[in-house]
Amino acid sequence: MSNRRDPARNRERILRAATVEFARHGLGGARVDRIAARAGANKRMLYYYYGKKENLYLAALEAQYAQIRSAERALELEHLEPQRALRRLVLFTWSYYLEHPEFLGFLNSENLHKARHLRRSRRVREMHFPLVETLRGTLRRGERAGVFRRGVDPVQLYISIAAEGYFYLGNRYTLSQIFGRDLMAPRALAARARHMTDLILAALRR
Amino acid sequence: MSNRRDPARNRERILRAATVEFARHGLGGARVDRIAARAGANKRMLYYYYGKKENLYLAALEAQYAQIRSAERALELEHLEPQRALRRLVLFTWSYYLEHPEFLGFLNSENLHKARHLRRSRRVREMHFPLVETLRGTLRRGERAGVFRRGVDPVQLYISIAAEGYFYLGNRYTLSQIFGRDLMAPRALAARARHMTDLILAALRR
Amino acid sequence: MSNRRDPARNRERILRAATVEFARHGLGGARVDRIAARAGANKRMLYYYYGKKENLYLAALEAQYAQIRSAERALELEHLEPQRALRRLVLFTWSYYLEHPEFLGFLNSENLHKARHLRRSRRVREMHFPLVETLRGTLRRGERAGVFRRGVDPVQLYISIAAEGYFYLGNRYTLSQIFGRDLMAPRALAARARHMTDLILAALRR
Amino acid sequence: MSNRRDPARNRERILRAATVEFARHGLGGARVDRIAARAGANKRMLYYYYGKKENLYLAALEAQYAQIRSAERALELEHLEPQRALRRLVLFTWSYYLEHPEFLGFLNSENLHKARHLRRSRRVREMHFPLVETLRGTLRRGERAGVFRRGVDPVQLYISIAAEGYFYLGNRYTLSQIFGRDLMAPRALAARARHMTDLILAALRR
DNA sequence: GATGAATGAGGGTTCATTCAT
DNA sequence: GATGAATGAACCCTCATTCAT
Repeated sequence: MSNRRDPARNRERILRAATVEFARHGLGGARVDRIAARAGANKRMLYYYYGKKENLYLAALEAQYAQIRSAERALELEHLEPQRALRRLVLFTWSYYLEHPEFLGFLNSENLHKARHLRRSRRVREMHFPLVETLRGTLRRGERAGVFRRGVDPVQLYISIAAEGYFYLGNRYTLSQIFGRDLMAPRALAARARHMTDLILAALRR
Repeated sequence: MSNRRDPARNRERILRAATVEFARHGLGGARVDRIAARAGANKRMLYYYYGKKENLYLAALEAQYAQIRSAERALELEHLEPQRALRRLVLFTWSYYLEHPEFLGFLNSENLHKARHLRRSRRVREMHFPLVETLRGTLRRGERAGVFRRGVDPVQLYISIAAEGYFYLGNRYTLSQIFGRDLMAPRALAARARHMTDLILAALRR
Repeated sequence: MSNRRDPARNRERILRAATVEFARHGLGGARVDRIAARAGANKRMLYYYYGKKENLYLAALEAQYAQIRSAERALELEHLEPQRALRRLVLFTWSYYLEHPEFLGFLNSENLHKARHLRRSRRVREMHFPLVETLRGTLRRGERAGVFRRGVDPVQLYISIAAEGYFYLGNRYTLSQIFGRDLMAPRALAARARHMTDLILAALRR
Repeated sequence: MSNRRDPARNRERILRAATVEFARHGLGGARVDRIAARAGANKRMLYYYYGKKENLYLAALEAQYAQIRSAERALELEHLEPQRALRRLVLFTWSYYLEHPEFLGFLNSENLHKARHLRRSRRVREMHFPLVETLRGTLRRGERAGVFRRGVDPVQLYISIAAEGYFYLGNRYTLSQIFGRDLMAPRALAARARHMTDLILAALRR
């Protein structure tokens, strides 16, 4: 009946509720009461498990990064032919942002705070080595195969891939408003996916 | 001695102070006291001129859009040869974001609120017709001149141009952290400018 | 009708209400709500005037010291014959403690906090020079007149004078309990006053 | 390994931890969590053994009185020559306060609460008969021997003896601050001990 | 006897906004 | 137009205490 039985599950529910709240309202705008209500927990429990709002925020933020990086690794880009690998990464990133809008919210919030919290996290830094290395490897394979031009920086490339999806989706409200279009209509989304892949692959072509 | 003399100037100072504050902390995180302090005005004056915090926010937001669009028009892209025009727009957008970080802050904040305020503003929508039309014209000229491929949507293109700069700069704190690089070092900035123009122009090439 | 008119008076009422509350319950035990209620003020005003609970506490503490030292100076011990001066100081100190139990409460509280707040106050240190000097002068005059023995340290003496009254009154509850006497009965108070003056004067006698 | 073995010992450890905490922070300022942590016990155990915070406080308070009275009895003042006995009591009291600052803390705390807890304790009242009787006897012996003056009330005297040490040590933080002296320096302590014994014995002299 | 998890009642503090002058 | 003073509603967090095992 009550939540007294499964601590790990309660802890997890709090984290999930917090993720939604922080993504939606940012760190400052998030309300501890709402998190508790959504988690079906007593407000006091947030403090029992996480000590304070900011710690809970950091825990949620780390989990966000862990999730996307984990899903990315599952793509196994190393085993794909270079151009296919890139296309796949572009489309994966796009889909991930589309299906996990919370992630975008966290990035915004954390940058508003100049990454003050991320800086405290070792875990997150370590998560990103493999991503860069995989991308670097893919580019090199493409160069050797003669399909990619030389000298592309994997970090710059990844930032571009992320940027194309992130900006479109994260700013969809203002963009829809100023351009007078519904950017989230299925057709619009499909068009964006095509535009992005074309753009990235064209840019890599030799 | 005091601020009792020039009402229009006081109004303006309040708006400028508000701009800094909102860009830095978002709508929710902005503090009316800090705005007043920075403006050297009595807090009561904000209410005298703007009624409430949200109105002041909207006024600042509109001014932000007005400024960038106005600077853009001054580029007179219509009078430039298509490829030069595009390169110029890319670099302008990049420089503008670099020199006006407040603008990025406002976009984030306003999207957090699902463009709730922007929706109330007619002015802003009207500002963007010319931008799209100019870009559409430039693309058409390029197509006719045989230097651009066909079928590029000016809105998609503009979103990409903005995205490349916005994401890099707006997320510089988290990106610097996860990739372990100082993205704001002069060299890094120069490299990004090159990367962006290469990418956009390569994508347009026929 | 309301408190909107006289700021200085409101500020003062808050301070007085705070004094009672802090003396009665200590810094930690004092309740901001109770202070506001007693002052007939909005709770918010405490923060408007004093910033935070601790500042209000320090303000009240400083005022306590200022009051007793000021009343002490009014005794004009310098103009009295040495033995009379001492007797007068003993009785004044006793009466002051008796009539201002808040002062005792503050001393306890502040020592519980190891004088953390007092340390921040310059004013208080400066207040005590004259006290010591006056006492030193009186002792010297008594030595010269041949009625006091030599070598009495004015600080040690003052501590003894204060101690005799402070301990009796400050610990009256526990002392009454363990000794099974009502220490606050008029007769008991009179007896204590006599005991104290006898003790101090006997100790000074040559 | 764990605390599961010796119940009596656990109970004792809790009491000792509570003593430190209450002495340091008072009843209201004491934290149940800190007591548990210091005792190396589960917080629930405090409630198992003592029911509630206040009971634990009373238990610690009673133990404090029991300890000092017990040490006092061990002095066997009855067997000493009157003046020596008094000197010994003065010095013992001083040393005891010096070595057991917790005792002072408890007195403060309990008086802040107007001896509300002590009143519930029969044990404590009974402990103090012998003390007064011993002192009364010593005074009488001194009178008969012609070394003490007549009419000294043993309770008044004991209060003075305690006062001289208690005030100096219990208020050492504020006193050091206002007088600009380190009252705890070895020299200062020695001087105080001398001052106190001189003062008490001079006051008794016939 | 012993433990981790859970709870409800405040407590200090902050904030946008309005009043009286 | 301009100002200092005043307000009520929340918000984060803490604490003693109890539950379920």
